[in-house]
Amino acid sequence: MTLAQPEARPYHHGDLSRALVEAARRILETDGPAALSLRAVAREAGVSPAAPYHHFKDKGQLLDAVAHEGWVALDAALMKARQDSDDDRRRMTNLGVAYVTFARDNPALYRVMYDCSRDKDALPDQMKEEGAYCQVRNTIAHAAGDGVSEIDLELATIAAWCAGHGLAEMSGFKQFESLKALLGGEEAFLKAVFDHLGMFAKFDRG
Amino acid sequence: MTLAQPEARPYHHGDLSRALVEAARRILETDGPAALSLRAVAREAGVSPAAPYHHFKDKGQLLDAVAHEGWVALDAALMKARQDSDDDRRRMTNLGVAYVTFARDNPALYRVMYDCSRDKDALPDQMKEEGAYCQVRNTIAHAAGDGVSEIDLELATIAAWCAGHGLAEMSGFKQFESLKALLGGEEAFLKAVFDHLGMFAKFDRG
DNA sequence: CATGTTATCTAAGCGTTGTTCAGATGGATC
DNA sequence: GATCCATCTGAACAACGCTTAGATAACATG
Repeated sequence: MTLAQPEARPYHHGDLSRALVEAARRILETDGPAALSLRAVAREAGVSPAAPYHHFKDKGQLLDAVAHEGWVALDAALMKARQDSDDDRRRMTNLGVAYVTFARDNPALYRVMYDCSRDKDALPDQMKEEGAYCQVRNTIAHAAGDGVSEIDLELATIAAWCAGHGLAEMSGFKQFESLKALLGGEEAFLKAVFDHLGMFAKFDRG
Repeated sequence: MTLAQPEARPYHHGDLSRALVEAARRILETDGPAALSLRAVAREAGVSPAAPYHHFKDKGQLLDAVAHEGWVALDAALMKARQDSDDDRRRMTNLGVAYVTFARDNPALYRVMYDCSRDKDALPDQMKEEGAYCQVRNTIAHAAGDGVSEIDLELATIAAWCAGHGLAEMSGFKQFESLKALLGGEEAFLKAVFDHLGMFAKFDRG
């Protein structure tokens, strides 16, 4: 993370677009999503409130850029989790745990990622080609073998993704704290829930 | 739905709290969550912008009231779905379909429900006692029989709930439209995804 | 019935937000 | 060196959440 904070103040501010996105992520991490106003971002970047409009059409477009960075980071996290495991079933669970962990570690960013995806015609790029979504599908495909149909594969991926997203959003609910403690921590809790989801039921049975 | 819209304008406006919540739901349904400002609610209810503050501490508390109505409505929807089915497994699927359908039919309200629950110490009442959450747990308990432990039951409920919530949030993504059409409609799509989730894997195997 | 108390509502205002626009600034091009 | 164009600023607008002071009407008490 190369923070280019208040290092003097250049003439025209070399690369504002990037500085703005970084400022946004900084605010997001420290003060939460509620504090993420365009003016605050401009303030953090050290420019006037109108400056961002020369780089982004509106606030939404800035958030889109932030969200995109989030998807890239999630991509990397899933890639790492997939490579760190050998067994098919464990790989699937690890993928799920990595997904939820990412959401838990970057809650505000995760929120922005989905808020931006909603009400858009297409899914974010990262869920289409070479992205996180495909990583999940490929993992499932590898585990399921050749006998699985294209439709079943797609459905299983969607099911797994929805389960992960649901758990990612809800695992922060404080009502679950006691259960987590009972199971021995966050990760044990996540694994237990994923185990009960039985994403592989379809293929285990058939 | 007894709308008490512009029927003259009383002296002190008989029951503003209720009128405000109804106005909020009306705005939510027609203009979406982005248009839901306190001032807009007051306008819709025909009172001054400051009037709501005599009934709700702040905007968040108004949304809490709206969210509460949402949970009650979801409760009823799940109750109906549970009674309309006899077989255990089908009952579980129907419950899931009813849940997601509710979210799809009231997307803005559903959003408010979860936005209000987040960052709160406790889950909403409706997820605790006699509420939707318990309906799911009871259904699972009935299907699983006596041999299931308390922890497994809780985990299975959480798993099912997360899957439902995830699908509820994502089933609106337009990227899935083609798959939905291929499967023959929204409900067929939902059932297919739930089938691939295999919520009962744990009990089917054991 | 007159009086005072209390709940409710309005009017006006503060600080903040997203966004626009006219004008200043300065790097790049001829 | 004059011109051009991207970039940035300052000021402004409407709308927002929220507060305060004061009006209004229901209610309770004498």
